[in-house]
Amino acid sequence: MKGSNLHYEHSCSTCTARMHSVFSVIEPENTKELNEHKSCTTYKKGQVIFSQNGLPMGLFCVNSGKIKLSTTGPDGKEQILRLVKGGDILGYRALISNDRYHCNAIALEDCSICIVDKPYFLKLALENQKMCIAIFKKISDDLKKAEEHIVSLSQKNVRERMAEALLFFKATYGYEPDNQTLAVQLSREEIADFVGTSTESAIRLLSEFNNDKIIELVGKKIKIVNPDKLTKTANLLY
Amino acid sequence: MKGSNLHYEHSCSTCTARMHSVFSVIEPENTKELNEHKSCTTYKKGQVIFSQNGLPMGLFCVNSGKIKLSTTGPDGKEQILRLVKGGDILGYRALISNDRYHCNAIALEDCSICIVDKPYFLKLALENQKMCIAIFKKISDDLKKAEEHIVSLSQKNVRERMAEALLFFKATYGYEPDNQTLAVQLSREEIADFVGTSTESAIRLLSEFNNDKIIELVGKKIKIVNPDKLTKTANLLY
DNA sequence: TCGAAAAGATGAGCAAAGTCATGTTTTGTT
DNA sequence: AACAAAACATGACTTTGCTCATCTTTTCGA
Repeated sequence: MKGSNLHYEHSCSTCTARMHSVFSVIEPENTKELNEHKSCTTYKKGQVIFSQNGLPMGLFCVNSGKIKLSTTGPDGKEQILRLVKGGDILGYRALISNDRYHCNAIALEDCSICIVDKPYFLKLALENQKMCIAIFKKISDDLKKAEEHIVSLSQKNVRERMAEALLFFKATYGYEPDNQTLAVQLSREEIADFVGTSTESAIRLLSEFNNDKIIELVGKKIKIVNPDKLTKTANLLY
Repeated sequence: MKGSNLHYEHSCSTCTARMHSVFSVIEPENTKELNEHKSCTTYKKGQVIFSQNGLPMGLFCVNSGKIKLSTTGPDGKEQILRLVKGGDILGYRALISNDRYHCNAIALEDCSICIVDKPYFLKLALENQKMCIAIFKKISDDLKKAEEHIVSLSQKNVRERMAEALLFFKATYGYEPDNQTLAVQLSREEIADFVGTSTESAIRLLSEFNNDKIIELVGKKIKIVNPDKLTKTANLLY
């Protein structure tokens, strides 16, 4: 285990991540109260932010960094359920439905995250209508994505799902400044855990895509060199 | 197409389905307003209640009957995403997130359904905190179920998923008075569309379970005669 | 009540993708 | 710098489950 977490100060009024989150409905001049109900922490790559069956103490609000939400299946294999980035909120499902976490949140890279305490967040969510709608939208959106994932797992072959996954990584995290390289570093195993396949198959498919000049593997990085072909390979509905 | 829908009157104050729904937070004496903002319709088995890409005009509140929410995959195969029963609400995701429907709702048997108009429902959802929490819980619960479905599709074989599906049907719709027979009639194709397999595989597995004395096939009905063995076969996590 | 259509059942063959084994490269630590 | 461990890669083999074909039974509409 890497060193202990660093607590630090960070003002909500100037927070750019907040502007892109459900908290964007709060005007900068009204962030004082929010500021008093949160604390900030940094997490190193690989660190567990919360884990399955834990009780939520507050809402995580991601400042910067990328995070995976995953769960362990009956035979010990991991399944990645959601991918999270700066501006996203984390752990809201368990909090709102007064449940325990049903997945693990693990930092994919160094992160800085604020935690808003539970009673204050619930008060905000219920009293501020704009906030309430923003959270409804967020959770609705996650449900829609999950249901699309179901259709994909149920009806597509591994090759199509892999192509779809790469497009999903692009949609979630975007490109690096070169406008081609995916701005996430996932291991082959993690990609497999998202796609729902074996690590070997994931490796094989990626090197096939590489040979087919759809992508280019540059060390650990993945460049999408032929997005059109990738989209065709994904066999999308729309 | 079967005959046109029958509109009828039904009072919210005495509605037993309402008592089990998100509207249970409204006291019977305060249901007058709700009553004025809803209308009731019956649907015959097989009828479409709403369909993919449609715009929601209101919230469906199921009085009685069973409904499947499904979507059509890229190759035309159907995927059943959720199963709905009396007391459930329907179409809330699109309504709340101001989106179009992303699945079809089809009656599995004759249904009676109330429709609460959109502005009134949104007003209720945002102004009544108990109601707001109830809806959050409902949507959180659907998200949790969807994510469990993802893990299952991704990590289990068809046999395990079939066993899990039968347990899910039991959990959702319960048994008939004999305490053994599943209280839903789904075709083999529909079961396959839920499990994420081919119709032939679904048929084969059900008759295997039948031979193994786990279930008993009585006409179209499915009796669960050995729930313990079924649970073991499902290879559940918990 | 009859006939057509849909649903259910079963077998044979095949392909997709998983497992296992082994080797190479990269990474991180002392 | 050296070593161990993790990640990546590839081949051979096996299995699961899909497709296709055929047949029987049930359902439903005219």
